[in-house]
Amino acid sequence: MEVSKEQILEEKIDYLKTMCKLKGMRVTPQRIAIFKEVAKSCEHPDAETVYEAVKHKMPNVSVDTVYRTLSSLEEMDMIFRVDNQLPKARFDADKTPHHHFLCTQCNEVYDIFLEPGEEIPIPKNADKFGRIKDINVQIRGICNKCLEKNSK
Amino acid sequence: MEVSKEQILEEKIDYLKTMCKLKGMRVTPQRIAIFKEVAKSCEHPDAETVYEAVKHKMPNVSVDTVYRTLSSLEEMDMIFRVDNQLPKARFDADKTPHHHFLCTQCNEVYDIFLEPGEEIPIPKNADKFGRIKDINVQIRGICNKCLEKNSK
DNA sequence: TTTCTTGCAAATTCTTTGCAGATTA
DNA sequence: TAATCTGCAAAGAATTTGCAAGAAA
Repeated sequence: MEVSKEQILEEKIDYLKTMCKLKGMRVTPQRIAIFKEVAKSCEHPDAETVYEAVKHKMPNVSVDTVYRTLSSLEEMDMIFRVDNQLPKARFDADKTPHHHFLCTQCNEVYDIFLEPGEEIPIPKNADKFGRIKDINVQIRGICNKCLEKNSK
Repeated sequence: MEVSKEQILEEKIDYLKTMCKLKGMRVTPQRIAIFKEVAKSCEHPDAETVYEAVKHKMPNVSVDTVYRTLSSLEEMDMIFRVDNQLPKARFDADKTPHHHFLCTQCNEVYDIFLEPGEEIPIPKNADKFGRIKDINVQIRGICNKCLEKNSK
């Protein structure tokens, strides 16, 4: 039993509508159209690409609505950023293998050092795409400091 | 036999000098000072923080030198960005577990789907820092398209 | 001396914000 | 009706660039 891409997309949009209602957010044509663009693309589009695509169907949308909507869709976990979690670039000179915990609330970065013998394997399919330089694991979540702050 | 942090830092700076010479880049006091700041910090500083720190020792440095130097240090693999590999935010609505190959040359993003049974384990120490929401694995490298382009 | 780098200033790019009118529940 | 959302325009933040003087090889 085959399920078409259109059907899957419609299901996703239904889910979006449900989630909007659940969170007290309005279901607006802009929100649907913007989500649709991200959901049907495999290209990890940026804000401007989404804007251009949506404009075809909806010539009056504005860039700022796209930015605002992408942010709210992200907040409700309907989409996420491939990269650029942090508002500005942050640098690290520590070349020993370690990974990072990123707090999505306060943007703090914590180093995660692996225990002896522990190792993050590189996905088998990764080298299909080119020559690998390094692997970077980001764990996203809410840090203890923010959790405590929120509970008050 | 203990090795002090200062000794390690000095070794790193020696390595930087060697690398500069190797790549035909000048060893300038700004470059040393900027690298030193990133190398000695555990805070994953942003460009402005580095700038402020360097300004204490070197009141005439400019922000743009810091930006330029951070980029060149990154290019020579002396430092790296914790996040913000891509010049602008890119979005993904695919919630099935998959990871990304980021080409550091053309900024293209490729989806890496895991094979059946394959799984990226969450580092044991990760939940020390807070409540985990998701894990995001970035494989950085040069994609096939760029490799081919470069070989010509 | 030759090439690379810096500081200055200005520009660019990406993203966010204030507000009034329009839209949704 | 009451709250949210949009489009417009303008602002804001982060980062980049052109250029002439300065510094390194």
